[in-house]
Amino acid sequence: MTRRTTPPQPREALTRQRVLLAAVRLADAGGLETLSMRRLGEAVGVEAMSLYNHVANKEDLLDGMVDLVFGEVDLPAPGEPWREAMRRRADSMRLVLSRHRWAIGLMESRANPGPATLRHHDAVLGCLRRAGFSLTLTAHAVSVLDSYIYGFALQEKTLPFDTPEETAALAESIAAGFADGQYPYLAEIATAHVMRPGYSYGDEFTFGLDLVLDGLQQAAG
Amino acid sequence: MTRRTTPPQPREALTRQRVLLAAVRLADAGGLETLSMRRLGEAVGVEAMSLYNHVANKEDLLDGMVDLVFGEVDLPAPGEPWREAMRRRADSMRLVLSRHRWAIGLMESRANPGPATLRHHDAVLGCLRRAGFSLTLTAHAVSVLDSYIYGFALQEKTLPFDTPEETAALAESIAAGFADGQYPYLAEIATAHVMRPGYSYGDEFTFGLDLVLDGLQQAAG
DNA sequence: CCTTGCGAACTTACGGCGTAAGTCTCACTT
DNA sequence: AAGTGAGACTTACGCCGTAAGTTCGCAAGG
Repeated sequence: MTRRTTPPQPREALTRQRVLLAAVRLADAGGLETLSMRRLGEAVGVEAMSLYNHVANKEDLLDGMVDLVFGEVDLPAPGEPWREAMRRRADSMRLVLSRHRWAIGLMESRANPGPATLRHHDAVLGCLRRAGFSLTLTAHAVSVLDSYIYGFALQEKTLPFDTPEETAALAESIAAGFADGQYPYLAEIATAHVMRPGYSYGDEFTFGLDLVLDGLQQAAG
Repeated sequence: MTRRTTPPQPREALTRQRVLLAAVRLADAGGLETLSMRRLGEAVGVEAMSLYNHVANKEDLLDGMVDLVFGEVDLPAPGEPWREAMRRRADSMRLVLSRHRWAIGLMESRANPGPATLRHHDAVLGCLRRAGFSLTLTAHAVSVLDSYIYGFALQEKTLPFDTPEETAALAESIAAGFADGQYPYLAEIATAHVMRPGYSYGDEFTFGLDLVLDGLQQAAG
């Protein structure tokens, strides 16, 4: 009787995928700065150096994490009208980036895009091209949409509050610090706008996205 | 005869300002990751620990650097029409961010804004308010403009090439890697658009900025 | 059955990091 | 002349990424 090729072992075999998933989980929980090779090793039950059997170095690890995150973003559906598709993608991207705040400075700027990243960009380009956008307009559209989405996420990222109550409380303390009349417009917007009940910075996203989509529709003729 | 209060000493007195300027110079030259307290000390002729007489810690150092950079950005001129002012500010910001690429992920997200930062934001808000923008529209406008500007800078930051020739060369090698027909739209835009002579990603900035400004003008009625 | 090869884990070590804690020097005040 | 305090320096700690070398156990070849 031949031996099974992969007999069940006490410890689950470590794979690149398992390493990447654990790294994302760690970064989600404590931010990028808490993600070290030693801690990651501990999380998967291995010494730090063993991780190098699955990733080339920390840069490669980050590349893989980013590709994993790109894989979470909704792609345009086959027959979907471009405007709906771009809106869904934008909302999905924002949701994904809020789950993985550490990824925000990374996704646009990794030098080695993975397969999920390439598939994502190809799908977005394809959606616009099939909707009749010229090559030039497609490039413009992707640039302005991505700039807006990433930029908004970047600003949202480190607002040091999550609930409207916290927002209002902070705005109040800021406004109080400006009581001397320097920065009158900052004081005004803090007291009369941000401190309004129900204010949420996230709601600003819709305004800008509609503005951009309207502009593109206009340009597409 | 009384002694001069500050006799000329062999070494120039170290000040917070001198430390910050040196730090910015270091980061400009080699990126944020080359900026360490030891190297910064060396640059100003002092041991690392002596820097802590002028900055509270590295976070405080970064805060100060960001405020210095904000101080380089053009403010709206007193009587300037809002659209011109916002365009000038956007262009100026982009220029400043290209001088200080390391600042891009930092400017929007520091928790402790300095005086130049506050003055900048107050001036932008004031320009729009005086142009008749409602409080709500002003908040929308600032959000969409800043998102676009920072997002664009973020994407531009790590394009691994600076000249059109390099761009075209890279696009070509990428397109060659896609010869198998995966990612057809990426291949198309790389070969037929990016590789066109004279292409420069920076030129995309104008399109999106005009689109956003047009949309705001519309909304302002 | 034994050997051998090999991949995946482990161990050790190095140079660099931010910074806590303590010390020395010296110009200025009193 | 003595005292003070700021600004420099020294030492040390616990992290970090990773180069280099070692151990171990399975699987295939003789």
